[in-house]
Amino acid sequence: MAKALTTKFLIGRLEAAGIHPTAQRIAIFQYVMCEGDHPTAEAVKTWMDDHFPKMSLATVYNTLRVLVKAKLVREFKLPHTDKVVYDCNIKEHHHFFDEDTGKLIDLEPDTIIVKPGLKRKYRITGAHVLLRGRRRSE
Amino acid sequence: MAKALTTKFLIGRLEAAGIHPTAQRIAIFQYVMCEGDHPTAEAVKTWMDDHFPKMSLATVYNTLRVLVKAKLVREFKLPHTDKVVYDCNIKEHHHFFDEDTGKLIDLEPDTIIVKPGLKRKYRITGAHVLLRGRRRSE
DNA sequence: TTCTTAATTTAGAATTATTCTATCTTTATA
DNA sequence: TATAAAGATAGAATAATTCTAAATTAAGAA
Repeated sequence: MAKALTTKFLIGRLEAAGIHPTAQRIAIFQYVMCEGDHPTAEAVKTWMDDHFPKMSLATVYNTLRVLVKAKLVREFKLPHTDKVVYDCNIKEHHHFFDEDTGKLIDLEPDTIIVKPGLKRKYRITGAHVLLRGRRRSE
Repeated sequence: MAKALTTKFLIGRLEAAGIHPTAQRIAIFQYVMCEGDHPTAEAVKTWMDDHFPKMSLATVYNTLRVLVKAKLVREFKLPHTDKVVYDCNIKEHHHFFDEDTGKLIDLEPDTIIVKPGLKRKYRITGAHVLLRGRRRSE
């Protein structure tokens, strides 16, 4: 169920964010937005090795950093792996880690309710929930 | 407000967990339980350099691993740093990251409520919430 | 077009936290 | 006291990521 986004659309988003749309950037942006499912830098590199002529690992990291800084994608450091994962979903949301498949599933922010106790003392600027579990055998 | 625990008590807990209470292990256990506040391995090492004669970094890591495996302390990989933090609180709980002081504050597990939608499909085996924010200027 | 400059990409070195390995030391016991 | 097992140690190895300096590409001016 990979989203199909046109190159034109992706270039538009890059330019709107003030990013020069080079071939490498378009390819990585496209992969994270469409093909990849919470990919790591390594996953991006592997995909590029098969679909893009000679992209360096440094470019993968550089470009992901550029995309994150421009808020076109988000990065998450989650404890299920030592690798940073990138997410095309830039809205506030949480994650569920399926221990059987190793996949991450996005959760809507309202899946979780944070009680207000803390809010009197602190202004909360961010929240992230990671649930983990396994699909029930039906 | 460092908790004061006697060496005797700490030795008892180590032995109850089947861990030989060497001087190094007692010192590290004591530090994590009493002095340290979510310390990293590096913080443990720094403290030991000042308070224990010649403890190697490998021993710090080895011992922390032993303590975690025995469930005497917990380890957390949290996104506010690339270092693992160790926690004397072994009960289920969450964390609040104070962006001004860089300190972690433990939150009771009932700080969050997971809506039941997910629970029909998945059996949840773990949950961790990280909130972040800053103290309100009063 | 051709030149110049700035931006981008690249390969490989450097960094950082952690783990591994092989050796030395300590401890417990036969 | 001898022997073996457990533990501690220094330093090498690993893995993800960042940095550096050089090479390439692209963009604008002459």
